[in-house]
Amino acid sequence: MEQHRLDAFQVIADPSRRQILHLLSKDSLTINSLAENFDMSRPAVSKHIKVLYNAGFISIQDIGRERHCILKQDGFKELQQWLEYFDAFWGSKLKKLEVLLNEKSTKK
Amino acid sequence: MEQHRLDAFQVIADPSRRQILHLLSKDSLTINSLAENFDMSRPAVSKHIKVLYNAGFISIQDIGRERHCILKQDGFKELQQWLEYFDAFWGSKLKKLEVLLNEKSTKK
DNA sequence: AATTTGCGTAACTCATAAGTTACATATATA
DNA sequence: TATATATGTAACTTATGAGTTACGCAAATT
Repeated sequence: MEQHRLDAFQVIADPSRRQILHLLSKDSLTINSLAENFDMSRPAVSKHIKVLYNAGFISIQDIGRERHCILKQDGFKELQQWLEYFDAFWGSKLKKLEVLLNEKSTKK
Repeated sequence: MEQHRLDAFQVIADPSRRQILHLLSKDSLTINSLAENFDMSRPAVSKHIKVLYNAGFISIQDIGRERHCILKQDGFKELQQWLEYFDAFWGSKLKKLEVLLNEKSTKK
C-alpha cells in the first residue's frame, strides 16, 4: 500500500492542491466535479484528495457513490502557527526599530 | 545555468529551508555557520540560500569573503495573504453558524 | 608570496512526487 | 438484470528537487 503522507507544507506546495482548496472554499464538491476544473485525469484528482484528506485539509462525506469534499481547518493550523512565529519576529523587529528611533530622538 | 526558482510555497516545503529560516530568526548567519547546524554539506546549504534569496525570504550582505544572511519579510507575504483568505473563510463560516443559531433561538 | 578560508558552481546520482492507463468495485438507473 | 456512473487502486513512466564530490576563485592570513 503506497503511503502518500505529506506534511502540511508539502501539501500546499502543489498548485493543483491549492486550486482544489480554493474551489472548495466556494462550494463543497465531489471528485468528478472537482476534476472538471482541471486538465489532469480523474485519478490524479483522486490522489490529491487523498493527500489533502490525510493531512486534515478536507473532510469527506460519502453520499451513495459520491464523495463530497468539504474544507476542514485542521490542516491549516500548523501553517498558521508557523507564520505566526515569524509574524511575531517582524513585530519584535519593528519594536526594536521603534526603540532605536526613540533613543535617537531623545538624544537630540 | 540551472534555474532554482521556486515559488514561496515550494520554498517552505523543504524542512531544511524552514530550519534555516528559524535559525536566521535567532541571529543573522553566514553560509558556513549555517551549515554547522546541518548534516548536509556546505554546497547544499549554499543552494538552499540561493533558493531562499530568489524567493525573497532573505537578504544577503557581503562582508569580505563572508555572506551574511538576514531574514526578509517579502517572501512571507504571499503565504500570509494565502492564509488570510482561508482565515476569512473560517471567519465567515463562523458567522453563518452564528446566524443559524440566532435564527433558531428567535424561532423558539 | 604562499596558504588558508569562505564561498559559488558544474556535473552527477538518487529518491520520489505527480502524472498516466488499465482495471476493479459499489451504487444508481433503465 | 443489464448498463451506466462515481470512485479507488495498482503498475508504470517521467520530471525534478535535493544531495553529493570536485573544482575554481577571491579575500584573508601567515
